[in-house]
Amino acid sequence: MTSEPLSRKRIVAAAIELIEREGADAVSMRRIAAELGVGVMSLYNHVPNKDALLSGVAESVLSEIEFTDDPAAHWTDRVRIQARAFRQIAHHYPRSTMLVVSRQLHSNAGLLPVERALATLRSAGFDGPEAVKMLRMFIAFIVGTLLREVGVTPSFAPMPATLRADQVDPELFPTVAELAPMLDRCDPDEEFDFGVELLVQAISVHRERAPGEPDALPGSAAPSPERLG
Amino acid sequence: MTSEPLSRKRIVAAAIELIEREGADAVSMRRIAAELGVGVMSLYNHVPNKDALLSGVAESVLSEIEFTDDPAAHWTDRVRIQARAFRQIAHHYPRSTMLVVSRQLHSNAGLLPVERALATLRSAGFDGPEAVKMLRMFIAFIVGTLLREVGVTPSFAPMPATLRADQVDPELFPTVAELAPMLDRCDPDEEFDFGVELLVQAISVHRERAPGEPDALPGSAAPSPERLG
DNA sequence: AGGCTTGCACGTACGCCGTACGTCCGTCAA
DNA sequence: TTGACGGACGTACGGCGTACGTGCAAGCCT
Repeated sequence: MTSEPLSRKRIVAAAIELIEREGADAVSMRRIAAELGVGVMSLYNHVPNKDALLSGVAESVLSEIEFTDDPAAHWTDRVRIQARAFRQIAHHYPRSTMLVVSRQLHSNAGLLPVERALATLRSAGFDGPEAVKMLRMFIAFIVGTLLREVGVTPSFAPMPATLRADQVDPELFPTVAELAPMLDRCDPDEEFDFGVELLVQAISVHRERAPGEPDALPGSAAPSPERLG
Repeated sequence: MTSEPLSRKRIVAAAIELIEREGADAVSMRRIAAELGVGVMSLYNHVPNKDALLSGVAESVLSEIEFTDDPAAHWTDRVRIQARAFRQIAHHYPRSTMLVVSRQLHSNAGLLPVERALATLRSAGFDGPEAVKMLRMFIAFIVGTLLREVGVTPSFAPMPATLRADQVDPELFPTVAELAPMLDRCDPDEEFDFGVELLVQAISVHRERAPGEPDALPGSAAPSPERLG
């Protein structure tokens, strides 16, 4: 009747499909078992508990990131490509992304992106501590942006529904009222790219204050503001 | 016996205290009721359901942000102060922060921070769409950073426990292995400030490409890289 | 004073949940 | 043939959110 013999992989796949179809709240051991045409407790022969299953989901999604890194390319382009690769899976598994981003992984599954990113930053001339700081900046930006795109993240982000022209009091919040039309619609692709460019540029400028290898971003011999550091 | 008469405010307060003491997972209607020395269903006289209660928690935490905005100050300083004010409540309610940041608020409770931030950016000379984009950048960075600080957010962030010297394979992840000591310890205060400075600087540079009012950041007459935009 | 409305505290009950534990059965080695 | 073993499964327990009904006390109108 049931052709394939049940396995951790099949269970995780079913979980992902369920999450994408009905949302993370719909996930329960009973539901997944039903989806697989299987008794609930059979799952526990392949997965120690629900938490581990969700970690499996996160790992699985994370491992689908396609890294086509070209070490010969300019580091700014490599950063751009890596950032977009990361975002791409978030679009492929929008509802699972929340899970990926809000779980503390206890395996090496998520280390490959880190490895690639750090290697890229090192090749750009940053020393160890700098590369780590830059990476953290990028991760924070990407995580924050993806959370907003995926539909989580609250009103100061803000939600289209509430401030649609009416509702918001122009006396209390004049600027919000004025900019309401811009706040409730936006082009996610453009905003993401804009953010990446902003960060890349900021990093370029920062890098040149304490030069590593002479790998300058074309055209940016910018003196930097004193406030930095 | 019970002096005060039960109210939405008391319930929310109890929820916050419980979250901070035992974590968000410990929150249940029964648990909160017990904490208040009250029957479970009594809560429903003041709160429509659990979800609304959690929204109340988010609103309450958000409303405690202290904004001491000085419109006379330089806009870069105003941005710094607002960012730190936001982060301060995250430190005061670390476990509730996850909730604040991962919920879609459906009230105007979170609009005041937005108002202040947008007003600041407008005063710095940005037009509407630019101010909105900058705000979104800052929110993404702050949310992403706070999630990491609060202890959520996964291995590519990465978690101290797993890659402590051993565990990580130097063949597969040479850079990670090399930088492991820097990856598992960091100074959150310094990193946050660093990120804010990086963004402020990036925004300053961006602003000067399409000048608004002559409100230049002291010492930054930086030509900007062509790649931007 | 008597009766009525209203609001709040509370108990019970239902249908979910995660999972500990015991049972049953097909397969394969000896 | 027999024994062990691994995986599928059922039952059961404690906890969850909450719909619904009950009872009590305070405020109102005559």
